[in-house]
Amino acid sequence: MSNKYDVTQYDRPSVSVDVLLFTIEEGELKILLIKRNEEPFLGTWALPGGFVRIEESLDDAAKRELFEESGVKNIYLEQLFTFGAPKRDPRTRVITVTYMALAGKSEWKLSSSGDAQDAAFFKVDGLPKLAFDHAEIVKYGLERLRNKLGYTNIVLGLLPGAFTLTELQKVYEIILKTKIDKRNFRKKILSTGLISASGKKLEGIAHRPAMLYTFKNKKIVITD
Amino acid sequence: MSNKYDVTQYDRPSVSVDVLLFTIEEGELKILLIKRNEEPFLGTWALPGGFVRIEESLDDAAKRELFEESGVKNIYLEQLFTFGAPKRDPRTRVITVTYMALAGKSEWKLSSSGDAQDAAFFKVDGLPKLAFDHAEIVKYGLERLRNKLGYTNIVLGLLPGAFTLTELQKVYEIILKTKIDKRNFRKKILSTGLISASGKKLEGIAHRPAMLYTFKNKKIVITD
DNA sequence: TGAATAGTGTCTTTCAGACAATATGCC
DNA sequence: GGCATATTGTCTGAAAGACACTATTCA
Repeated sequence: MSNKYDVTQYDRPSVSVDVLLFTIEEGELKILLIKRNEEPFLGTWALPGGFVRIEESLDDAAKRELFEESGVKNIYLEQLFTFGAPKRDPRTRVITVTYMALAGKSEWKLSSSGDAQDAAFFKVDGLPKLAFDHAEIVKYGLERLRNKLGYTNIVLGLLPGAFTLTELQKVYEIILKTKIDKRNFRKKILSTGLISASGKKLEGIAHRPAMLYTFKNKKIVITD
Repeated sequence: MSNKYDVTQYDRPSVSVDVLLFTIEEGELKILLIKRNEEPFLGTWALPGGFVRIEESLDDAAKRELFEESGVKNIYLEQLFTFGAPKRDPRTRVITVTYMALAGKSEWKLSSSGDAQDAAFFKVDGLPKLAFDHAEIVKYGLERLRNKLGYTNIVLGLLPGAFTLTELQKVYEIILKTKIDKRNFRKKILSTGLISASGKKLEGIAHRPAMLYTFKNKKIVITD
């Protein structure tokens, strides 16, 4: 802290949180967007978010905003980066702390919010024009997600409790936008020891049923 | 952004930046600390930092504070993480955006600041008690530095323009706290293509002089 | 020629990546 | 049996890690 600074002397910026909620739906990586119903950027799609209250932590603010706007609770949440260019919000100085959240398919149902606001999931490829610097935030978050896929078990945030190896592989392929060799993928993923066979198999399908696996660790292990 | 929020309605937090300036001196990894000369934590060592001005970007604030408190300019600077626990500052709500900076030995001279404040470099092992949550910030930054050493050329921020392979290896050993095999290290570092022999050698030493190397890329390449 | 540090090569193991045939369950 | 997907192993090349001797400069 600088020495001669009087906390009350200067204008203070506003601080917001914005959340990138990733999910996989219809074989696509998608994020949640909210259509703004006020200025600035009225009618433009934006990341869910809002101002940090004076008595709540940043993580709590992100959780609260996410819940208010999507009904999602208790999901993986990770701070990404803080964006603070002076003119990023035309109203006033707003510094935003961004977060990445991951949701499995069943964990959200939209319109649980009291507001009748528009909210929808969009494929990360082909997003509409976004408000503020949110496009930059999405780009940053995507990169982080792709990187973390390689050295963490972060993918568990996007999967149900039990899943087949083919489903797991598809998630990797969708996020990384690559084809992966099935044998090499299985060899590698099983050698990490992060998942284990549940002994149960898929049922009610017209072909050979796949083994269901679960993550040994129910929590995402942070190594970054 | 939430819909019904009036920007002026709630109290705003203060936003500060705190900077972790790493350097290597006397074979040790050290960071810059400033002794606080005001409350709270009067007389306690703390990271250099201060409040973000309403018209400056976060990066600019970090650069400014670093320069004011250490005289260091034009060095590598990277945003780390934003800490915002409600009670982390006993005065008022202060959210701090933290940065990591790297300086080679010759890039700083202390006491360039007008203030006659105490400032000194401390070994990262065996730091004094730190103000606020700065110990946590140091821990986080150290981890980031160690991780980045493995997959970036970040180490160039800590070295002079020309250096021997032994010096380079020592920096890795100091930061990672491990012994590295000399042959394997050279093989690996040369195979990355990041450095090249300058053709010059050390002079004025009483034994075989070492080749001096330089980084091909003068900028630290960010891949994270 | 002795002291001090620089510089160099081989072998082994591990991991990533290319590649195709067989197994199972249901209709 | 036919269909649809699940499951499995080998080979090759690259990189990591263990390991020890020779080379150069100056005093």
